[in-house]
Amino acid sequence: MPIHHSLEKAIPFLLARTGISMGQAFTKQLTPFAVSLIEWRVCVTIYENHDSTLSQIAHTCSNDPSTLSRTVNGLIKKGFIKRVQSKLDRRSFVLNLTAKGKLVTEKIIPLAQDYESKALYDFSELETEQLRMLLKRVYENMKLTDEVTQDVI
Amino acid sequence: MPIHHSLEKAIPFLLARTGISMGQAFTKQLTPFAVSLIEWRVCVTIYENHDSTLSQIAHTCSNDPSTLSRTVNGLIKKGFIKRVQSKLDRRSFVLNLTAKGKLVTEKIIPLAQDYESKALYDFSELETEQLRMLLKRVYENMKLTDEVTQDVI
DNA sequence: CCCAAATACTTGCAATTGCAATTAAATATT
DNA sequence: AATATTTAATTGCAATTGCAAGTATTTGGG
Repeated sequence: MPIHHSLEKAIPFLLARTGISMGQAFTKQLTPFAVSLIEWRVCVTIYENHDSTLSQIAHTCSNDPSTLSRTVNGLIKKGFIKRVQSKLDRRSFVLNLTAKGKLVTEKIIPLAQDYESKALYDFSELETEQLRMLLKRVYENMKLTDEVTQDVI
Repeated sequence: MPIHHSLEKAIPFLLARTGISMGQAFTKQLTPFAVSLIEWRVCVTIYENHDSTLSQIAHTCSNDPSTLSRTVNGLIKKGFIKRVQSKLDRRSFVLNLTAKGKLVTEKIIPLAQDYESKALYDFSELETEQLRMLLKRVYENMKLTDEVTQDVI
C-alpha cells in the first residue's frame, strides 16, 4: 500500500499503463493470425479509410512514419495491402487492402470488439462514451501543445 | 474525412494513440535531464514507494521485468538509485533513490505536472477525476481478463 | 522433510523502434 | 520563373524491446 499516491492520480501514467496492458493483451489474441499489433492497426485504418496514405495513417495513429513505412512493406509482402502512387501527389502512395487482407481484417474485427467489451464489461454506454470523449479531448490538446512547441523552435 | 468511424470509437485505439502522443511529447521534455521516459517512471515510482522491488514496479507500471531490470541497472550506473538485497526474500532487491536521484526527480516533477495540466487545460476537476476513474477501471478489468485467460491455459 | 511448482530477477538474442539523413515532389516566396 | 521551404516517404544505424531460457530462492503439498 503506497503512502503517497500522486502517481496513481497522474493521467499520463494511468494512460500509459492502461495502453500498454491493452496492447499486450490484444497482441496475444493476434498471434494465431501472425499479425502484429501495429499491422492490425494499419489494416483497420485502411479498412475504414480507403486510399489512405502513409502520412495520413501516421497522423491518425500517432506513429512514426519510418515505422509505418516498414510495416506497410511487410503487409505488402504478406499480400494484405496494395500500394499505388497517387495521381494527385506523386510523393504519396495510396494504400488499400487486398481481398486477402480484407478477409483477415474482417476475421479479426469481431475479436477486437469482443476484447473491447471484456475490457469495458462493467461500463454503461454513457461511461464508455464519456471515456471516448475525454480521450479524444486529451489527444486534441496534445496536438495543440505540440504545434505551439514547434512554433517556438 | 473518413466515411466509417468505428475506429474513432474504439477505446483501445483511442487509448493507444493518446498514450503514444503523450509519451512522445513528455520524452522531449526529459531530454535536458538525459533521462528516458521509462527511467523517469521508475524514478517517480520509487520516489513515491520506497523499498519497491523490481517486480512491484513491473506490476504497477505494466512493464516487462527484463526491460525494467536493464532500466534499473542504467539508473544505478547513473547514480540515481541504489539496490539492496531484501532480507525477507533474498530473490528480491529493495530499490531506493540516492540523494542525486531524488534531486533530479524533484526537478522533473513540476515539469510533469505542468505538462499534464496543459494536456488537460480545458478539463474541469470533475472531468479529470472521471477520466482517472475510468482509466483505473479499464486497467483493473484488463488484469481480471488476463488472469482468466491464464487460468484456461 | 522433500520435491514440485511458483516467483524474482537476469541475460542472450532477434525483432522492433525512433532519430537523423536522404531523395523526390509539391508549395510558397520573391 | 527561379529558388527556398515544406511535405511524403524511405533507409541506415544505434538503441530499445520483448520473448525464451536460465539461476536462485521461496512456497506449497504429500
